[in-house]
Amino acid sequence: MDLGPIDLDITLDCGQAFRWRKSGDVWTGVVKGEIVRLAKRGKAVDVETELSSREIGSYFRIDDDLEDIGRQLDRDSIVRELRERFAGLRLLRQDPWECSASFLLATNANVPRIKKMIESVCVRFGHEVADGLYSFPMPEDITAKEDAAEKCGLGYRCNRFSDFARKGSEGRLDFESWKTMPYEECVKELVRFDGIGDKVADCIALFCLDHLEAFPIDVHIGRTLEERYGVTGSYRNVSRWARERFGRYAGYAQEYLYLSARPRI
DNA sequence: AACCAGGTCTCGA
DNA sequence: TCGAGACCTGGT
Repeated sequence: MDLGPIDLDITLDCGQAFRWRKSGDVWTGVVKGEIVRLAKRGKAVDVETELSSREIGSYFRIDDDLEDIGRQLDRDSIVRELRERFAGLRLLRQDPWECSASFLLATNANVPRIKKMIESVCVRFGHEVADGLYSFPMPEDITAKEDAAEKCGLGYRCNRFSDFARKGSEGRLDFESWKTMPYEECVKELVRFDGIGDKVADCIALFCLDHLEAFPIDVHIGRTLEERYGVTGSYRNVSRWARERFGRYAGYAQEYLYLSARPRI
């Protein structure tokens, strides 16, 4: 399948999605409850899945105008350089429920631990779609097992996670409307939930709600912006600065900067 | 063994 | 609106 220019290693292991695993040269993941196996074959990608090519295309955002994105990002010389260094990075359009619940857990913990917490949740609440491979549970799967979340090693995130799942099962997570409304309003809605602050709201807006101007600022990005651009201040001020500097695709710029700033794993 | 991690919450100024 | 402290737990 032709997904356009894409580097699977960078795209699937850059911190936007936590559940893709590589074995040999094959990436395996679960999308919409279905197994997806990917391998690079020349310029194309070998895709093995029950999902339609339309669904796969949506997940990999093949509808994005990469030329326009490149033009916008290259106005900044630092990002232009990173775009060459990390050529083939693509943002994903993830499932809103899985993405938001995952980033709810991704607070004040390093990536290995975040992956472990999410995996634990999948094993305990999800469905085994293949040997040892589990789907991310739906809200109902989580609310159905009272107190089971306490055994997932989530720490103080446990109650937030359970509450968020309950909201989901009650149909009170209106992702479609958050996609439609402007970025600022979307974030304003998201931060009302316990456990979702400025940064997590931006991650959700960017990685699953199509708000490409969202610019999540974690500790690494914060340091990078200070070192390379001399920018400091409150989250909202720095965030505004970033959106003005990098434009309507600021989220892509953020991901390049994150790749260069994160500790080597 | 400390320090830190893709932060958020609460509270006081 | 902003900054300071506390905070589960595990990785390095």
